[in-house]
Amino acid sequence: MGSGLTETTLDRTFFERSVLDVAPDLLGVVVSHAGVSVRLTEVEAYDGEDDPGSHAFRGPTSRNATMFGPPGHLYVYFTYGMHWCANVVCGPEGRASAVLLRGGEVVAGAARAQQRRGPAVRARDLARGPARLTQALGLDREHDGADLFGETFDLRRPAEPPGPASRGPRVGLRHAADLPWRFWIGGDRFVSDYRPATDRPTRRTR
DNA sequence: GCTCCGATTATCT
DNA sequence: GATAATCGGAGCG
Repeated sequence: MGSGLTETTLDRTFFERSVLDVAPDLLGVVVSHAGVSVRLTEVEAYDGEDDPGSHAFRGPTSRNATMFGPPGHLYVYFTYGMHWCANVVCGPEGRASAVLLRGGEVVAGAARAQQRRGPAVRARDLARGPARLTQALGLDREHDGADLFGETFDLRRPAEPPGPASRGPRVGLRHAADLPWRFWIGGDRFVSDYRPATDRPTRRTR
C-alpha cells in the first residue's frame, strides 16, 4: 500500500506532548472501539493542578487518579447523575492533564451506535456531545484507566487533516471560563451546541 | 427553529 | 448538603 496517501496510526508519543498541542491535533482523528468509529470534531483541554476548570485542580482524589497516571489512557468520569464522559490523559505522567472528547461523527458502525443511543436519535446526534460520544463508543466506568494502545482501541489520523482549528471557551464551566481551550472543526455539523455554565439553579427548599 | 427546565447520583466541602 | 466538563423533552412561534 502506498504510504503517502493513507491515514496514519497514532502512537503513544502523540499524547506525551502538552495537552494544548495534543487537543487541536486530535481534530479529524478517528477513534474506534467496540464496533463503532467516531471522527473527532470537538475537544477540550484540561491542564493539571493549575487549571481551575480541571478535575485535578484540588489535587489527586480517587475519582481523578487516572489523570495523574501515564498518557494515552482514558479518564472516564460520571456526571450530572447519569452521564459518562471520556478524556485522554496527556503530557508527562503526573501532570494530570487530559483532553475531553466533546463531539464527533460516527463514520462506521452506525447501527451499533444507534443501538446504544436509542432508536429515536438522529444520525447527527449519535456522538455530538461528550456523553453522547462516550455512549456511542460503548464506554463507561469499566473503561476508566483503559490503555488506548491496548488491543481494543484504534486511533487513526486521516490523510488529509482538517484546516486550522477554531477555538473558544470551554462548555459548561463556572471557573476559568475565559480560557479558550475548546477546539473544534469550524463549520462542521458534528460540533455540539455551545452552552455557557448554568446559572445557580434556585433550589426550592420545602 | 428556538428557549427553558427537570432528571438523577457520585463526589467533595 | 450542594454541585456538576449534560441531555432530551416540553412548550412556544
